[in-house]
Amino acid sequence: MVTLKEIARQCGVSVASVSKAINHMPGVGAQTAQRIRDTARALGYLPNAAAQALKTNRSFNIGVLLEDDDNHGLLHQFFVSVLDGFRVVMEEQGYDLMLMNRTVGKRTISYLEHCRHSNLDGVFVACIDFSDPELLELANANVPLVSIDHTYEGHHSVYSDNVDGVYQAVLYAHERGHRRIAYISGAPAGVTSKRLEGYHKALSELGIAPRADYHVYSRYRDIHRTYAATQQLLALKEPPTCILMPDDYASHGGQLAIQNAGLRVPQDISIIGFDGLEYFKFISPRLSTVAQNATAIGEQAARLLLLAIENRGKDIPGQSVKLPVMFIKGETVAPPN
Amino acid sequence: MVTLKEIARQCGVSVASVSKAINHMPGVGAQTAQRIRDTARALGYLPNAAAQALKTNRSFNIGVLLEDDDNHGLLHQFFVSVLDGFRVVMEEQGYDLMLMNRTVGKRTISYLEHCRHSNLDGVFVACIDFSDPELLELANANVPLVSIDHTYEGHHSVYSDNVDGVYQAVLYAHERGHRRIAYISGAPAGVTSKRLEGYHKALSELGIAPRADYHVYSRYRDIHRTYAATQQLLALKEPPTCILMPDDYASHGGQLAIQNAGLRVPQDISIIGFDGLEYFKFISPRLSTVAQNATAIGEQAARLLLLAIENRGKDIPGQSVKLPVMFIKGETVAPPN
DNA sequence: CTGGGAAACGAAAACGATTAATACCATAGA
DNA sequence: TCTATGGTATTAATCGTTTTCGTTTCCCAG
Repeated sequence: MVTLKEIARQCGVSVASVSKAINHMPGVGAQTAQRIRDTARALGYLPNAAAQALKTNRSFNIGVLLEDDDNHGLLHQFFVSVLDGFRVVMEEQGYDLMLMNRTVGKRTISYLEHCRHSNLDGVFVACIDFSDPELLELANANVPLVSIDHTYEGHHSVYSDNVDGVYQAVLYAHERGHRRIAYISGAPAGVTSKRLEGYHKALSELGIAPRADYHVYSRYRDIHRTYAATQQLLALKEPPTCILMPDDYASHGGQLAIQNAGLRVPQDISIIGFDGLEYFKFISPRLSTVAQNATAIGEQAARLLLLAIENRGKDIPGQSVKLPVMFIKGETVAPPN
Repeated sequence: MVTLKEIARQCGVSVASVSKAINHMPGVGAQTAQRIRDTARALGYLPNAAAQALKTNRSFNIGVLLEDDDNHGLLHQFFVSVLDGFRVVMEEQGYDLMLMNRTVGKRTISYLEHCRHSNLDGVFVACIDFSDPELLELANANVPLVSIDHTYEGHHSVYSDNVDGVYQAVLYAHERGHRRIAYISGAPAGVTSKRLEGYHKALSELGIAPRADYHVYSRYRDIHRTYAATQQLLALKEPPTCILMPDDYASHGGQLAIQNAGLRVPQDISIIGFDGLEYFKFISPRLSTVAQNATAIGEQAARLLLLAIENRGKDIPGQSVKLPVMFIKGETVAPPN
């Protein structure tokens, strides 16, 4: 392994000068610096990340917390897309992404411990139970952090405009003639309240009285629960003609329930998703849905995290960025019969 | 930050003893060791990963190379599932996963350089252009490495039984009455030859003469090219009655082409995918496909990589593990009309 | 020619851990 | 009583960088 010492030897200068030359720091003559850099390049010198991290307390590593209840955050397509956007920006700035776990040397540790252990420069939090005490601990430590769909006091965060998303969806359903519009929401946490707000806002503007029996809970990305919730709605004396699903993926459960009830989408029941997952563009009927700009969310999160890292220590107020959504008409909303 | 030195001070022993006690090494008395470990725990001591890595040349970090041509490996569902299986096993052993990129400190570097820079203990290679010179360079260095769907000389690898997968698919199509069975394969590299082998093996056993015009190339996961390839097949004077698609995702393109030709799946044309992506279970008609056991592949890869890390330096021959696939009947194969 | 100051360079101390070599000190055997 | 033995503990070197601070060199003004 080529080290500073080796370069120093070959150039007949001190290790200190080599370090300065390579990092373009003042304190070393221009031509000497050039000579040093040339031989460094010639020898294929690469700084040792561990040594640098040890000395500078900067690892250029970002921790990624991407888990859901089933510990399968990687399989959640929306968040993987977000992560991909995040990754691109971070990589441009020379950061590496680390999938955080809770095992270090075969012992289970907390997220915060992992952070300290690995000298992480920052943490990206998405698709997780935000009220996890370990996460709160992490957020209360002074680790630069950015989160999606949730704000931690004093940290940056990125959201889609959830209110507007559901609002637009309801408006569209109404425009197509629907009056009995139900909402199967995700668990009562995180973005759910915002989405519900959009739902009620639209109903109220349209002069439709909200019905308690038209709002039932499922879970995000939960096909089984959404299946059951849809059944419940269909069993009502006066069933809805249009159902807003928790998200695109969960809507598979809804569609299944509708099919199994002998009904068709959208002729008998209209449905609307949320997320705008790519593959839904290719299955027919194309899902009407509220598309989030996953890539943009990830990129924005990255920029915010870079900012937080930059200003580490200084007491910068956390900012929350809201990104627009786009309603996609699709083919699963038809006039009620 | 609490360090060994701090613990040593509090216990009135030397740093060396603390290190030994914490790592359960001989050379320190049982009761002293216990006392040291107790105060370490009390102080919330965590070893500094950078210092350890610097001293021991072991980072407990694994590099993950998950990219396709579009630099979007994370979005490839099959490989993300593989990665998830891989991750679970690795985490159990206390390893962290790092998404490898080619930017370090704003300068672009090669995979191998990144490896050295970050002291990676091993590398996981999947979903990538295996002939990339940088990858070859990496494989020729003595970095422990495991790959999916491709074998690098001297390294471990994991495959699905690709021959058998396509073989079974063709057999099933034949059993349902098909005789004109076409194959749209992925690019002529990697697993493609094995899959083609299965295709030809089945045809030959069934006494069906292979037709050159029934085998066309597309790309894996490429909806557009698969759309075009399907069109090409449908335009034949004697079009096939059943088409094997490069993979599940690409099959969307095939379905679209079939629809746009005014035909129906499976009444007019039968199709079969490859991969067994989860979400296809929920769209109707349910895709007939060859399911790979993604999780098992990832787990197996992890075990092999651990083995390679264990035996680093020793000249262990690379082993290649083949995992069984399962044909899923689905609903997209019907008797030809 | 000298004194002063800036620029170039080097020595050395960290960062936090691991580990070989060594010192210490009982106890046991001769 | 002296020496070997074995277990505990410490000393010190080291991993590869960064960074402070002191020293040297050199140039130019006085």
